[in-house]
Order: sequence, then structure tokens, then C-alpha cells
Amino acid sequence: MGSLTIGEVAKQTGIGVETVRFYEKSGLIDEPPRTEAGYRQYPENTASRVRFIRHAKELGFTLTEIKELLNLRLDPTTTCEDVRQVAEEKLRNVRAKIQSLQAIEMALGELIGACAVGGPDGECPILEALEPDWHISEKQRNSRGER
Amino acid sequence: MGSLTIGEVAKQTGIGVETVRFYEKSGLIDEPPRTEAGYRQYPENTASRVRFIRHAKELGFTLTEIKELLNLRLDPTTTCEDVRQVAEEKLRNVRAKIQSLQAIEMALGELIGACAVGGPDGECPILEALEPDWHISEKQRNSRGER
DNA sequence: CTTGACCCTGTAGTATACTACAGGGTGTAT
DNA sequence: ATACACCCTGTAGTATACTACAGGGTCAAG
Repeated sequence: MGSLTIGEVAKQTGIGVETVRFYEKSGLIDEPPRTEAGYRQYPENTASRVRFIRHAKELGFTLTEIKELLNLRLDPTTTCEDVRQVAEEKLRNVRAKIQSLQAIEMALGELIGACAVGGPDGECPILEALEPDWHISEKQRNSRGER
Repeated sequence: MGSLTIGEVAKQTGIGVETVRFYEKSGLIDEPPRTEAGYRQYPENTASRVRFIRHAKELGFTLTEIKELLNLRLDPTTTCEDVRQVAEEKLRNVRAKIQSLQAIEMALGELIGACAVGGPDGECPILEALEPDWHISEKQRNSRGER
């Protein structure tokens, strides 16, 4: 005990063994030591790392971004300042996501409320609720002269 | 004025014209009326609809889920109860995402704070900060006997 | 009346993130 | 000692979401 086979990691996290190997190849989980026969011996925290990856993915992070999140303080060659800068950028990113989700949350709440009273009418409230929050970033995007 | 060409929609939203056509084919934006020459004449709110799609995508919703969100109250054949049930499911989904993001937000804040004081040490705090929140759902996942 | 920026359809190619073999070795339970 | 479940590498296929042509028509300016 103290290490997990690839099958155990897969079972504990609800993904396939191929996906575990894929994450290893992609650098999201460390290459583990092997038995003489070549079997992978994953440390026990591998399962929680995989669960983190799955959750972060559901939140719209790409595997590349997740790698950056996970490696934030694991590389001893990077300085504290480097770490802080990346972390702060990620934090801004995360906070923007939270705000957009809260706008959607409010719109859905309104829709459910309207539903309880009258029934669906008019335009989509989800879209409407989100519009005001986005005018600023929209202008930024356009003034960047994209595409 | 009062309608937009596909190029104008693309410029206003920072995506390519091909992507606009792709969203139309995928049913995310309605097929617009055409000029005699066959040019699309999009209503002005198409741009905000496209911006909604982009934001929702960044939050980890698939195009299929976004379609469900956008169509919540637009289909006159569905009952109010149908709409409410879908909306409530989406709301739970959105709230779970917000919670996970807030956990990541806290972890990043801690990391930045630690950085300001001592410098990187120990294990990845992002992963650690998220663990307690996930033990419950993890057990649920496993007891469901997934995969 | 032609040049250039824009539009059309349709098909094919790309990136990301898996997912599924093929072909073969390992480990343990009967 | 022989199933059977599990592991290995490597390659190829799939789903999603674009992205890039090819081959052609439209329209406003000069």
C-alpha cells in the first residue's frame, strides 16, 4: 500500500486508464515510478490531482491552463515573483468567470421567478441580464482591432 | 439600418464570418432573412447573442448547453413547468461552478499572500485548498459505481 | 465597366481532448 | 499450468468547435 495502479486511479476518479496515461503524457500528472515489470506506481495524491483536473476542465480551463495552475509553485527554478504574476493573472481570470456566472445565475433566478408567476413572455432574460456587464469588455475587444 | 451583414456581426463580436455561419448552422443563432442577392440580414441583437455564446463557452458550457440556455423561454410549445425545470437544473450547475471557482480564487489568493511573505514552499496550495470541498462529491461519484 | 472588398455554398483541414484497438506481457487464483 | 483480469506501448479513430479554402456571385467607387 501507499501507491496506486493505473486502474485504481481510474476507478477512484471515474475516468478511463487511457485518459490517465493521456494526462501523464500531457504533463498534467508526473511520470510515476514503475515496478520491475513496468507497471506504474502512482502516489496516492494522484487521484485528487486528477479530480482537480476534471473540475477545472468543467470550469472552462484548457489542459494547458490547468497545467499552469498546478505547476504554480512546483518548479524550483522560477522565482517567487514569477509565481505571483502568473497567480495574479489566473486570479483575475477566475474572478471574471465568477462574475459572468453570477450574471447567469441571476438571470436564471429571474426566469424561474417569472415562470412561477406568469409564464414565459418577452425576450430571453438570460441574454438581457448579461448584456450590461459586457459592454465594457466588448469595447475593449473592439478597440484592440481584433481579426 | 436596423440589420447587420455577417461581416458586421463578425467585427462587432471579434469572431470570423465562418464562425457566425457555423453558429447559425448549429442552431445557436436564428437563420436571418436574406436580400434578393442572398445576403444575410441579421437583426441587431445578434451581436449580443454571439457575445453571450462566447462568454458561456469560456465558462465551460458546450454549444449544446448554450443552445438550451438560450432557448429556455423561446419555444412556445414547451410549458412553463418544462422551462422551470431546465432553468433550475442549469442554476444548480451554475452555482456548483461558482463554488469551485471561489475555491480556486481563495487558493490563488493564499498563494499570492504566501508569496509576498516567504516564497514558494511545500505542496501546491491550489490543489490542497480544493480538496476538502470535493470529498463529498467524490464519494458520491464512487458510490454511483461509475465506469 | 472593372477592380476590390464583401457575400454565397460546400467541403476539407486543424486543434483539443479524449477513446478504442492491436499485439503483447504480468500476476494470481484454481 | 492455464485462465482471466490487469498492465504495457503505440497508433488510429472520434467528437467538438472551429478555420481555411475553392469556386463563384454582388456591389459601391472611380
